[in-house]
This record gives sequence, C-alpha cells and structure tokens, in this order.
Amino acid sequence: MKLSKEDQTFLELYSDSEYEKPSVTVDSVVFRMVDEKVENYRKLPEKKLQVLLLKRGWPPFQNCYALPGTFIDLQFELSETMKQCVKNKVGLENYYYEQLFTFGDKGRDPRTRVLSVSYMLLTNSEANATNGEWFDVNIVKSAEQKMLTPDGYTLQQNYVVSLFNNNQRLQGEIELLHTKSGLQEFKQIRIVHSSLAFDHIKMIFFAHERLKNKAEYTDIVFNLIPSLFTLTELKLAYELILGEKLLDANFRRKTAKMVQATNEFMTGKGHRSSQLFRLNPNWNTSNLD
Amino acid sequence: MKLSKEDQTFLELYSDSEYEKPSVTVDSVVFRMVDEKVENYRKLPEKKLQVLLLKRGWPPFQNCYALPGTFIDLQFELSETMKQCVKNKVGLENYYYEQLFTFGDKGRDPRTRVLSVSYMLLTNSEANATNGEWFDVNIVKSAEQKMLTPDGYTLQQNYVVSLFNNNQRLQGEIELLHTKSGLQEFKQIRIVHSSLAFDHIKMIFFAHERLKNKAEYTDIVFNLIPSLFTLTELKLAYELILGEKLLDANFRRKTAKMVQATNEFMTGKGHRSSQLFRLNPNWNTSNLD
DNA sequence: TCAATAGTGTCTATTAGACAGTATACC
DNA sequence: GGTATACTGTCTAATAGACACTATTGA
Repeated sequence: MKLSKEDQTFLELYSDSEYEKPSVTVDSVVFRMVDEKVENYRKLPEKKLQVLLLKRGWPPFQNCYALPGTFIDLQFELSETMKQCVKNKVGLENYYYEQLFTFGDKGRDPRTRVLSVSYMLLTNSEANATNGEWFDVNIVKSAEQKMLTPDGYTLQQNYVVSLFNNNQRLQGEIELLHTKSGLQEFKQIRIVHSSLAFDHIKMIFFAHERLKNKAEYTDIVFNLIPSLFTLTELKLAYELILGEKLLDANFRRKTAKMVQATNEFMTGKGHRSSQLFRLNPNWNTSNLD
Repeated sequence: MKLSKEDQTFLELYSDSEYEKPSVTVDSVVFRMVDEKVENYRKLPEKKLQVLLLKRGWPPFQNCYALPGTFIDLQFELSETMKQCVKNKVGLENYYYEQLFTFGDKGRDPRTRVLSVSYMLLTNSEANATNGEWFDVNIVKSAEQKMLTPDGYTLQQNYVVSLFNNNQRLQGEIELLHTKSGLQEFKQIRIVHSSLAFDHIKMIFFAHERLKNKAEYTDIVFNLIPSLFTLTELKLAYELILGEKLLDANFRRKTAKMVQATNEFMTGKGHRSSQLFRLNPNWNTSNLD
C-alpha cells in the first residue's frame, strides 16, 4: 500500500509524544534436552528437560533467577532483539524459536507498565550456554476441579512447577481458571506463588504447554535432539514431552514417514548397535507460529 | 514473590525515561459466520466467513480499510483495552477471543515504531456490529515451491486474500517463506501487496491460519455458530473452515461426543425437521492460547 | 408427490494398541 | 554367556472413509 500525499504531509507533522507508551521487553524461555547420567555402562541414559535461567544482579528481584530478557531497542526487529539478547547474555546462537505470547498484566513488573513479548527457544545437548544456569524442569498437575453451570462450566487446574539443579531449587504454582458460559469464554492464569522474578514462572509453564501440544501434531520435538539420532532417542524425547510411555513397535511405525535412515550406526554401547536417522526433509507440518 | 528492601528503595528511585519505548496498539481480527441467501425455499443456505473492517477517517492510510484497533491505555489490561475498543468502535460485546500474535516489524507503521498485539475474535450471525463493514473472506493458495537443500529445505507459498462485499473489493497477497537448514528454522511472512492499511492483511491471514489449524483439534468452530444448532449447520461450518467436503455419517460419528442433543427441533424448512444440539459442556480440549 | 434435507447401517481400509519374538553388540 | 537394547511380525481393537439406504417435511 503506497502512502497518499495527505498521509505524507500528516506524517511530517506527526508526533507520537501525546500517547503514553509502555516499556517493552523480550524474554526467552530456553529449553534443552540432556541425558541423565547412568551407573551401568549398558543402560541407556534417560532424558530430561532443562530451562536456562540467569541470576539477576540488580533490582528489581535482585538475586532472583529470571529468564534471559532485555528491553527492546527500537532500531531492531523483535526477533533480532531476542537473538542479540540471548547471544550476549547466555552465549547461545543455534536454536529453534517461535514467538510464544505477549504478557502485559498490569502488575507484572513492579517498576512500571512493562509488556513482554516472550519467545520459546529449543536446543539440544550439543549447544551449551556460556552463561546462566540450567535447571531441570518438572511440572505436575496438583489439583483439578470442574463444575458445570447452566450454560457452561468452570474448570480449575493447579500445577506445581519445580526447577532444580545440584545447588538450587526453585518452585512455583500456577492456577488455571477456565470459565465458559454461552459464547463467553474466559481463561485466566494466575500465579499462586513463585520464587522466580516477575511472572517468569508463568512463561515457563506457558512454553511447556505449547511444547506439549505441538509435540502431538508437529515435528517440534526434533529440535530438542541432535540432528542425527537413534529411534530410541527420539522416542525418549517424545516420552518426556508427552509424559507417557510409548510402545516401541508402534512408535517406529508412526514416525517412519518423518525420519530418514542414514548409513551410520551408534556403536560401542554394550548391546546391538542402532541405526542413526535424521528428520526427513520431505516431511512437513505446516504451522505458522 | 515478595520484594526485598533493596528492591523497594530501588523502585523509589526508578525512572523509566531512559529507555526508548515503542507505541503499542491492539488490533482485532473479528470473524463471523453468516448464511448466504438462497433462491429455493427448500435449499439450505451456504455458510460464509466474514471479517469486520473500518474505513479510516484520518491519516495515515486515510480512507483505507483497517481492523478495529487502538493505542493502548496504560491503565488497562491488554484484553480490556481490546474489549473496550471493539465495543466503542464497532459495538460488539459477545464473542470468543484469544491473543493471536504480536506484530512488530519496523516498517509496519509509517508514523513511528508501533507494536501491535493482535487478537482473534469469533462470533456468529446473531451478533451484529453497529459500526464497520463486514467483508466476505476468501483465501486461496496461488503458488507453492519447495526446494531441498543439503541439510534442509526452502518452502515458498503464496496466498491471495480477497475481501469483498456488495460495494467493495479489497485484495492482498502474502508470501510465506519457510527455510530450514539444520537446527536453524526461519519463517518469514511478507506482504507482496495489499489494499488494506498497515500490515492488517497479514493479521487476517494469520488469524485464518490459526482458525483452520485449531478447527482440527479443538472446538473453536462452535464459536462461529449459534449455541443451538443442527448437525448439518455444524458440518457446514467445519467444511467452510477446513475447506473440504465431509461425509454426513462420518461427521456425525466423530462429533457425537462433542455435542448434546436437546428436545428442540428446527422446523418449517420444506423437508424433514432436524434436531437441535448444543456443545457438550463435558467435552473439553485443553489449550492455553 | 417430490425435492431436499435428516439421519442410520454397514462394509472396507487404515491406524492404533498390545505384545511376543528375533537380532546383535559388548563386557 | 548374559544383559540390555535394536528391531520385526502379527493379532486385535478402534477409528476413518465410502456409500447405500430409510425417514420426514412443506409446498
């Protein structure tokens, strides 16, 4: 769309100072998947999901852990700002990413009104951050209550989010309230309590939900494992994200079209060597965000 | 998380004026589904999807059509701002809504850097806007090209978005570029051309994609039809969104658990009367956004 | 009566679930 | 040899697709 002459003269006179503006940040929920250490040389390592956090060195929430994030620079695109921030603050450069959600609740930042455009980043055990600490992620539903109303229902779910490593244990609880009455549908996510800065526990929860949902109908899980993988490794990744055990034969059948066999094998494991696969580039799920 | 003493003293001294801030708007893609007029008294009306647009009375893009939107007020939550805007500008109050995406490309507003938090709103033929014009929505893929690269692929898709009513015909073209090489995945949506203001054609395209995707695994389509409906009506709604014909018996089988029969019937149509159903409140798909 | 939709029954094909069984590498 | 994983085969159950059929209504 070209601008009209009227638009051009308007723009020369335009000043944006009359509007109150919010501060805007980008925050990144960086997930990676790594192997648990195992005692027995034969045993296959379990997978675990981790999130990258930084300890804040300044107020607000000084000494609290937070997601890597930054105020935006008007010179750069949002995604460029996110990438720069992640590179500078935690030294990561190769990952899958997508925009997650824009959080803007009035109380979410004690300083002033701050909107946060959040991103979800996925990487695998190969990538390592030069800064920040990885925390194991464990999210469990702690309560659920459903009530039917004349023209709808109320669904309340509580989730406990635990983040921990050898030194630290962080925790939060999320309450999800889903009300439906007629055409009106209302979803509210409330932080019951949290030991993370700002509303970052909510972002992590949100990202995890998105990851879980997309695992079912896209190839998003492949971003959490190396590009060359065994089918058992892929299965373990799916099991971890979906939170359920899968049967081997069935899993192989279902993923057959998504993967492409290579001539390489994983050997030296004390048991039959396994063929390595990669994501089949001819496979695609079309999803915008 | 409680604030520490240090945080509190920090906050008293805090000024946010040192950061450059963007302007922020909320924009709403309002879809509704209505019946096409039919000649024959027996014939069932076809469904069509419409989007609500407003003609801009001021620069920039004066006299162009645009989505209802407004600059945000720091006193209100984002969703409240959206609701207020929709109420004031087009007089709508009952609808399903969800946050869609935050658009922030540098060139998207000629005035200055403006981020737009977009929402998708769904309503049915019962609701009518007191202001604005409804445009029929038609989106077709006009081209697709896929190229395999050593470690990934490039997928380019073009879509033509047509918006029209009795008086007006607006059009735009969207180019979707999807590049994957190794872990790096890059999605870009470009406006080839558009007769709408700003990047609003992109928002409409985006909302339509989201609607189509969620139709497959949630009950989102129910928000586009009256709360009491016949199964044929529901089927027509699904067919329109999914863009394919469905078989009657199979459709009834698949939706059986999602709906709840009532004692009411739709009569006076020149053929067998049909039972009215409503969404089964015991059915639920759990999706956050 | 008949055009047009409402709704059912059923055959077949495909996909999902369960589980037994064979293969093989390394200590 | 024994342990632990890799991988295959196959039976059954559930779901999806196709299509023929019966049931009703109002002009």
